[in-house]
Amino acid sequence: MERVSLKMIANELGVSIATVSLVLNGKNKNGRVSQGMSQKIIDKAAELNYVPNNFAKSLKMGRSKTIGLIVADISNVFFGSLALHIQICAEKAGYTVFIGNTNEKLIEMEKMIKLFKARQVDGLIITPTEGSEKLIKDLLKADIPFVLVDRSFPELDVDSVLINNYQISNVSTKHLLKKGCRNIAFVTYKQDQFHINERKRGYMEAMKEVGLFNPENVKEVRYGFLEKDIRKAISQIMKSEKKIDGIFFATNSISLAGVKSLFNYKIELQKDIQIMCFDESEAFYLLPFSVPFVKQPIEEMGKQAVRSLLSQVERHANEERHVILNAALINK
Amino acid sequence: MERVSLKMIANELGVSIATVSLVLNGKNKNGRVSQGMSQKIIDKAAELNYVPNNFAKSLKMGRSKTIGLIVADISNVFFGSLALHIQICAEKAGYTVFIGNTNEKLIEMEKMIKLFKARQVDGLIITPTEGSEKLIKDLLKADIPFVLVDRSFPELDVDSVLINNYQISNVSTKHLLKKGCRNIAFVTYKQDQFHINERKRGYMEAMKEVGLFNPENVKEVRYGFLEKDIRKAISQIMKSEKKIDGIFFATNSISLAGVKSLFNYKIELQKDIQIMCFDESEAFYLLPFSVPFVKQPIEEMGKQAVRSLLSQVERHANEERHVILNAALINK
DNA sequence: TTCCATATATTAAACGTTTAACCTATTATC
DNA sequence: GATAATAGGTTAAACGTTTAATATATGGAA
Repeated sequence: MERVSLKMIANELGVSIATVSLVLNGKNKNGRVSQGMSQKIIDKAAELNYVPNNFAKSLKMGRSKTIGLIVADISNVFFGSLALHIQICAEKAGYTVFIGNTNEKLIEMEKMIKLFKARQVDGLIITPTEGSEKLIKDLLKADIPFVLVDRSFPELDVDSVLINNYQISNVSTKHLLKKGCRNIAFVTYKQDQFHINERKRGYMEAMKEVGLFNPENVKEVRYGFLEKDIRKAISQIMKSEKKIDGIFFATNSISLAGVKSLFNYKIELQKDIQIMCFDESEAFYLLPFSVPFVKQPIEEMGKQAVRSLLSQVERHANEERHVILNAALINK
Repeated sequence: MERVSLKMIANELGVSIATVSLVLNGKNKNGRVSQGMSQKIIDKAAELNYVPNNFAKSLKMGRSKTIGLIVADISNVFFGSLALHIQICAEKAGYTVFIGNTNEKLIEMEKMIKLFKARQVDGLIITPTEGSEKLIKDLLKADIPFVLVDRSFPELDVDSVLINNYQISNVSTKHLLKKGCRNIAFVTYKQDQFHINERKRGYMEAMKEVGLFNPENVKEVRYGFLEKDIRKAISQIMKSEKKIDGIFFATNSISLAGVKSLFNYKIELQKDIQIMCFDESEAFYLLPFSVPFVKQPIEEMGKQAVRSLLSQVERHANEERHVILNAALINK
């Protein structure tokens, strides 16, 4: 079954390729093609089940109607949800999504950017890995439309869709304080990414404000050694001189590993120790007590990312370039 | 910054486009281009940072080096993991992955197939939705390389990567029996998909074998009304005339909702009632007791799917066309 | 009649590749 | 010295579009 081209339609109707192209692209505005012929072409295209050749189109037009999505790990629910909404949203606008994983590795991120550039995507949506400023700067120089999501680099002037990390962490910490906690630990990744640092800052400021901040209470774990480091961190927390009565986990993976690790101790969670998690997990619903957590507006993030990107790609009036969405503290 | 083409390289070196093309594609086998010129071309390409135009290439060659992945919902961990490994594997082979979600809807699946066909992907990896035989048949007719994964249609002769649903369910049920259960319920989706039916069959055969099968103990819930229907099913189970002492949940979503729902009753799980789940969930690790579950070899599934697809696309000797991988019963 | 507008289509170049077929100069063979 | 083989390229068509520029026929106005 041979592929149907404009040429075939043109031949069957005895007109030129150009005429067919004009009609099928709705570009016969000023009555360039007669009503009758227009209809004939449309009908014939339907009859032959014409599907445009996107390669030829893209080659000619220089636009591919594709976007590349680069996330850390698509098997992570957060990124999976983000990808879901981005795909749905992009499709509505006529764009198709390529997907790539970095596993939080700079070199993989670089590879993916290169790959997608070679694929001539019209734009990129990226959750940048730690230390990828240079890559992002290169992207800026290369004048490729892109938008960062979930994370960004404050010193770079790039389009981004983020949440109010500082504020929500601050509020969440205060929530623990309000519940009566006086000695709250903060468990985070050993890294240097703005969004994570902001979460820490939110916690620290809240603690300082009431004169209860203790640097000892900030525990850092390594991404590649999560389980092991968490065990150690929790152990330290449990042995703490001054009894810890609250723990704030800075990310979803840390939250899960942390809670899991806490089960090894005979304490009553949400009684002896209050916990606060970042991101939702279906796991929380299986626990015999309720876990307060920070819920990110993932669907909205995806939508805004696509919107922001397409406004660059299609040269709209450049909407808001730095979108900050509000996360919610869920406590039921 | 203008895009670098073969033409530019050719002009700079005063040779023809063809020569440059041959060299950069490693097709100057029989010494068609001299060593010296070859090197010059390679160097110049590097210097100008040449990136081939994939559209032109695909247009000419009729192959795009892309594959389309169609899953139900990329935010579901199972599909996310599958996608992760498929992407990694495909990339290694020089293919890039498009992603699409069906949300288990036939019409969305159709849309995605159409979309990816228009994108001229070289092949498709699909987890087909219920009732999509016709779409799959059309795909066969259209002679498009594809492979079904996770699910298939036994009456259609299509390439597929599945797990041993019947056998693992049979074994898992027997495991419950061995633990002393005598009246085991099976909770599944109200649908008609082969892989799910096979799970049911595995359970039924095991029960029949020991003369303990009771049709009343099979409960069906609707995909779109999971929470509600599960509550009802669990309620029925708890009210069962003859006390239920084991429950086998047929999918990961059902497992989670089921366990969650069970918490509303004052029974001791894994004591009063033994449970068995399909698919792993991080949530299980948060429970104070261990949950036995069926673990699917997702990475292997992804790898095999890509391998199988590419053997079609690249016309290798057609390896195994019906791959059945073994799931494992995890019980720690 | 001559000129102009209008309606309706066509022509042809261009996008950047790939590749079969062809060309030319040099060297080897008889 | 004639012929053939080889090395080292080049030419040109083709893939399927888009679109600016051009063509042609018809009818109306002057």
